[in-house]
Amino acid sequence: MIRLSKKVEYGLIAIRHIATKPAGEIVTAKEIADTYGIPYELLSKVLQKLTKSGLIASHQGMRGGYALARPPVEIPVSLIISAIEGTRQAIVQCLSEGPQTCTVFTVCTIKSPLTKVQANIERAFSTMNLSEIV
Amino acid sequence: MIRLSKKVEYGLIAIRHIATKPAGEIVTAKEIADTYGIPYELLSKVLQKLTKSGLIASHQGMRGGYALARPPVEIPVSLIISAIEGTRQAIVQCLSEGPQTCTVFTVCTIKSPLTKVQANIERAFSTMNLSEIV
DNA sequence: TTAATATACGACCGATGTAGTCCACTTTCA
DNA sequence: TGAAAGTGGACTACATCGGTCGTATATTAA
Repeated sequence: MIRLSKKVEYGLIAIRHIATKPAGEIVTAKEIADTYGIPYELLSKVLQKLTKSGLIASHQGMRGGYALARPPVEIPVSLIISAIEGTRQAIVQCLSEGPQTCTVFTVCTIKSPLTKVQANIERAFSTMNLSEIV
Repeated sequence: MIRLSKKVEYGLIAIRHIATKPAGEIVTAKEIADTYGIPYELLSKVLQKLTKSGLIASHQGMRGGYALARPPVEIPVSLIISAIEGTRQAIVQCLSEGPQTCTVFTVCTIKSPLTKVQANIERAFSTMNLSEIV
């Protein structure tokens, strides 16, 4: 019906893994990849995106790795998702991209009802934070 | 973040269009396609799927077309979506396809929290029926 | 200072899914 | 009987996804 990407799935698993460690402890991408059998390079990219959006902090070089950049309570699941999947914010094109790309925008009759559904889904993701999935 | 396909979008527009007509009135795919600028052949396929799942009834031959097969109140949006997108019922693979295809199934730590989100989304779609989007 | 270990990042590939098109067929009614 | 309608399979173009590869850069321990 509606699906989160593997990247998001890996991202959630990874950031949850980091969150289970004592605060400040650094975890390597390799450790996470090995633990869950996730392709290392792919996971790295995901972690880099999470880093860029400030959810986790990276430490380069030997004995480097990743740690949370804020307490778990301040990391809503919605942020994790949007950090990884930049675009695709809405369940239908018109809600996120508007008349430029949606071919039926002006005559579309389902925008307003879907806005409600959209809000519902967003609430589902934004009210749940990292501390609740640890 | 999460997106419905164009087919679903067209299906919602179409079935809503049918629902606005007096009960029992027959609407052709062409009329719908022309009204909303939707590719005719694509819309046809979508309507065929809605027919097969018993949400609308088709009438072949000249002066044929489509009409609702039940009152709008008995057509939840969730049924429209699953009729068109048969597969992909869950936000993550493991929730719909299980250990056969999910590579991290046994070690995945996010299944149970996501089940809650999943239920939330399903409720959003299943509690809204066609009569509410007309 | 150097080797090892780690992240950063762009290029690339194959599989899959999506949107759309084309065409032949069947059904029905005027 | 012919026009108008749905049925349905094959096909294409394109985007996205999942994954891989190679290289550069940063850090630290020896």
